[in-house]
Amino acid sequence: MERKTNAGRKKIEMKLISASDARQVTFSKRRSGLFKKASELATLCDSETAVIAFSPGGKAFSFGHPSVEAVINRYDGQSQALDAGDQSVQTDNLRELIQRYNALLDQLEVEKKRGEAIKRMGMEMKAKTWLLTPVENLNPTQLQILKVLMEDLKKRVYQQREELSKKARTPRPLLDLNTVEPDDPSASNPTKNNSMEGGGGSE
Amino acid sequence: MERKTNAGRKKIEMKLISASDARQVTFSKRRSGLFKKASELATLCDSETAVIAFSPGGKAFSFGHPSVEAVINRYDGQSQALDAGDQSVQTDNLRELIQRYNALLDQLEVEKKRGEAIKRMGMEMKAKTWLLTPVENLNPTQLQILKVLMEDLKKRVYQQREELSKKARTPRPLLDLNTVEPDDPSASNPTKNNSMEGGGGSE
DNA sequence: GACTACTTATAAG
DNA sequence: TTTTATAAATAGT
Repeated sequence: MERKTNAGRKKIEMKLISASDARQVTFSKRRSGLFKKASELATLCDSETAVIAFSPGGKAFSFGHPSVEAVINRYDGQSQALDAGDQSVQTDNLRELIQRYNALLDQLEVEKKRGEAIKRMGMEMKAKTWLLTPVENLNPTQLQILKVLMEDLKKRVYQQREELSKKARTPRPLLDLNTVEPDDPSASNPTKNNSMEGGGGSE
Repeated sequence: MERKTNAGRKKIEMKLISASDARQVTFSKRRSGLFKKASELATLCDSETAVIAFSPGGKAFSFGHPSVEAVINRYDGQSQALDAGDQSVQTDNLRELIQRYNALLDQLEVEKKRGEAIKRMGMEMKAKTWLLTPVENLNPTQLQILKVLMEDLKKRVYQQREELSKKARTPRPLLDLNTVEPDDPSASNPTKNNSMEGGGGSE
C-alpha cells in the first residue's frame, strides 16, 4: 500500500466557520466531544452537570447528570438563593413551605384513593384560579412552588408524549429527552447515552 | 540539570475519584477544559450553548452563550413546542375543553370570594394531587391544559423574578447571571470570561 | 463513519 | 502554579 500521508489535523482559527457545511460537521464532532467531557467530569467527580447546545440548524442537544432538569433546578435554586439582602430572609420561609407542601402531599396521597376523575376536574379549576392571580400577589414561597410544579408538570407532559408517540408508532421519538447516566463513556459514544431533543429544527 | 523524568500523563480509570483532594483538583482542571470546549463550540459554530456544573463542594459554575438563561429558555421553549403530528388531531377537542375549562373558571370566580388564604392552601394540595396522578391517567386534553398551564407559570415565574431583582437594587443583577461572549478563549482563561456563580457552597 | 497526523488536554510531579 | 510526558480530541481526507 502506498503512502497515505494526509495532512493530518491542522490548527484552526477560533472564529466562526463560514462554510456552513464544515460548520455543521464541526458542530457534530465537537458536540460529541463536549458531551463526553461533561460525562467524564460527572463520573470522575460525581458532579451534577448539564450541557445544552443548539446546532446551527436550531436543533437542541443536551446532556445531563443526573438529568438536565435536575441540574437546572438546582442551579435556579442557588441563583435565587444568592439574592443576598432582602431575599435571604425568605430562604427559611421557603424551606418551611416546602415542608408543608410535602406534608400536604402525603395527605393527598391518601385522599387520592377516592374519586380520581372528580379530583382532576377540581384541579383544573384550582389551577386556573392560580393562573388568574396577578403576579404581584405571588409571594416568594408561591413562586417557589410554582417552579416545582412547573418542572413536574413538564416532566409529566414529556412522559405522556412519549407514550403517545409510542402508541402512535411514530417513526421519530417525539420525546426521548435528556436523562443519562454517564457510566462508561469510553465504551460507547456518549451522545448515544444522552437524550437529544429536536425542537422546531428539521435537520 | 539532572533528569526530571516524571511519569507524565497517565491514563486514568473512568470512575469516581475516591481521594477527595484529587477529585477537587481534577474537577477544577476539567471544568476549565469543559468550559473552554463549550466556548469554542459556540464561537466556531455560532451555537447557543450552556454548561452548568456543580463542584464536589456544591458550588455552581456555569458558562453560557449568549447566556445560561437564554439557552435554558430556548431549550424549555422548544421542548414544549415539539408537538406536531399526532397531537394536531386533538386540537379540536382541545378547543372544547378549553371552553369547559373556562366555564369552570367562571364558577370558580364566584367561589373565590371566600377565603383567599384557604384557597391558596387548597391550590397547593390540588396541585400536588395533580402531580400524583399517574401519567397514564392523563388524557390528551389534560395534557394540553398542562402545557398551557406550564407556559403561563413559567412566564409568571420569570416576570416575578425580574421584578424582585429590580426592586432589590442588588449590586449584581439577579438575572443577568452568566452572560459571556466567548471571544478568544485562547487568549485568556475562558473561565474568567464566564460567569461563575457560587451557591450555598463555601469552597 | 473511518483514518491519520497533528494539536490539545491533562495526570503526575 | 508550571512542567513534562503521554493520553485524547479532532481537521482534513
